[in-house]
Amino acid sequence: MPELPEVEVLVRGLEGELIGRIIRHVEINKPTMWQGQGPANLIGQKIASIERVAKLIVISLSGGLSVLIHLKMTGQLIFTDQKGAKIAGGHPDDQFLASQPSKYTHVFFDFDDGSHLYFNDMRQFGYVKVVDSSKLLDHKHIATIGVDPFATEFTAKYLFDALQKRPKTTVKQVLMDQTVIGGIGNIYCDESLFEAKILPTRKANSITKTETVALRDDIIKTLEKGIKYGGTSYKDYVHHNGARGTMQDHLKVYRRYGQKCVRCGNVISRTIIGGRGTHFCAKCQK
DNA sequence: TGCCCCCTGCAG
DNA sequence: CTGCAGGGGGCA
Repeated sequence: MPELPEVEVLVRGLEGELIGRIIRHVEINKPTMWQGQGPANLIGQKIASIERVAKLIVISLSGGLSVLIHLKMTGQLIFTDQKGAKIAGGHPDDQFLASQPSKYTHVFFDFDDGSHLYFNDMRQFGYVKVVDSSKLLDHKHIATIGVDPFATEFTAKYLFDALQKRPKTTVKQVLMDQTVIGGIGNIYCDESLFEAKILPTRKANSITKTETVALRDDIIKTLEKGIKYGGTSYKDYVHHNGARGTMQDHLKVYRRYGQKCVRCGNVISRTIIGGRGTHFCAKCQK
């Protein structure tokens, strides 16, 4: 589910809760979702930091280990102060799923003060992986990751060069390629291209320098907007406390096919690019 | 570079 | 029942 904004919001929320807590117990209900070193290595370790790398969550422990968590499509990380604690702001339908272990809770961490962190994942695409912090860069998802959209390296020139290098593919596929840019997924890709008035079906190397300048700015603006609204919560995405984001109420094209374009009134179209549903306005995107 | 797959659930 | 879903790895 989560793309950059969703992971960013989640990480910021968890940061305020997890730093300094000591892991007392780890329970794995679904061994296939746990990779790397065993859970015993985490006992007694203090949480030193938590950060986002593209769409990956990296929790670093004081003892030199890092816990990598990828939420893929339906992952959730839920923090609760106590067992049975009421979750604030959650959607009624998500209350049960988010507030306590369910059949979708595959891993949970207990901390020294009795608080907990649950990893839920309905579709089981995600994972928890424990690695040495010193070998973090060996993890393939980190080693091959492209620039972060919020990094100073993400310039119009960088984007233009990347687009030029891929004459055979579409602009959408380049934006979604995590080795080029880390963090853009299906929602924010379609939204950014709408803002930049560029059709997702365009060949990557047909995008002009002028268009690239606008596109780069619109990518950043769109991601910032997603963070501002707490991410997109269609069904599964929730914050660390179970609350839902509201970006789904502010999307202009994503999953709006058949509805009117907010910019020109034309009907929003849908097609498939790289196996992913793709939404655009055929009239005001060129 | 493109296709299939992982898995579960939901809407039409 | 079919198609689709915030991701991405493996395979020709």
